[in-house]
Amino acid sequence: MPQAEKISFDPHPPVDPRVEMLVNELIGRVADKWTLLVLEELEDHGTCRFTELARLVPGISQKMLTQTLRAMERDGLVHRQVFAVVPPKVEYCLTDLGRSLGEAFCGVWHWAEAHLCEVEGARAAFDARGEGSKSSSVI
Amino acid sequence: MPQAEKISFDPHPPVDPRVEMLVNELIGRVADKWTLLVLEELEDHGTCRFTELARLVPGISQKMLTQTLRAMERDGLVHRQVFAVVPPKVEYCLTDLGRSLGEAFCGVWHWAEAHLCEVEGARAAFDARGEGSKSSSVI
DNA sequence: CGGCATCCTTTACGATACTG
DNA sequence: CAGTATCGTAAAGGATGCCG
Repeated sequence: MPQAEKISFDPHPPVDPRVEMLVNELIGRVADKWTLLVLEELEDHGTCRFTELARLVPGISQKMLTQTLRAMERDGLVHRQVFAVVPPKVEYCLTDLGRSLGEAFCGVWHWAEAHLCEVEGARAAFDARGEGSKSSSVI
Repeated sequence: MPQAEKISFDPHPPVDPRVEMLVNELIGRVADKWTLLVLEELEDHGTCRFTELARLVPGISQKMLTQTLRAMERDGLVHRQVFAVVPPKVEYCLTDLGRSLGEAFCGVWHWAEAHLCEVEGARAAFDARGEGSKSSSVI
């Protein structure tokens, strides 16, 4: 077991399959590549209307925005408030759960900051050789 | 600015676009849903052969496994060692970078463990109402 | 054994048009 | 304004077969 530092428990042998599934679902959801961006904007701007979010998140389509927000709402990450006014008005904001998820991803964020150069270097080195041919270390 | 707690620096206003791109790429990569599983198995078992991994990761196809391992190798997350023997033999193991990425995802992992019930509850509540109709809190 | 190439099915996604 | 519905394209992914 390579790592045994100060973290209380590493879920390696005894891992609840429901947790594992949720982690993968979560990652998968966040990986639709829009969720994280929406989360960020809602973190930064607090409460936002639909069109506001569509404008804040660069290239998102309204279809994807709706889909993303629905999924996030279903998971309890965002709160959706509908005002029954004549021009429709819907506001979205993060729940506590949503904010805590954002914090949970800080580890990944910081990893990316810290190891950006290493990853770029590894990619350059990989691409430099014939990546389609006999790569890696051959013995 | 809604949050200003105890975290040293939140990359919100001054965020390197390369970092942001890497985070999304990273999430996107991990979200292919296989990377995390492969990472786990390599963490648990150390060095593995190709077929071994294919057996360890439940429903993965060899195509996806190859693709996943190539991408991870390119990013410097795994080390690929080819033995030029008569029945071909290829061994994969995590690099330090790969192990550190696994640790970075511990935050998400722990979040999933801690908030599993909340998410399941939120989903049940969402599904209970007509999720296709007038949902959420209407004012 | 490890993997690449091909085919084929499924899915994701964007664009467009329409509704309350 | 904030969606829903339909369509068409594009990409992901599984199955199969061949090669080193």
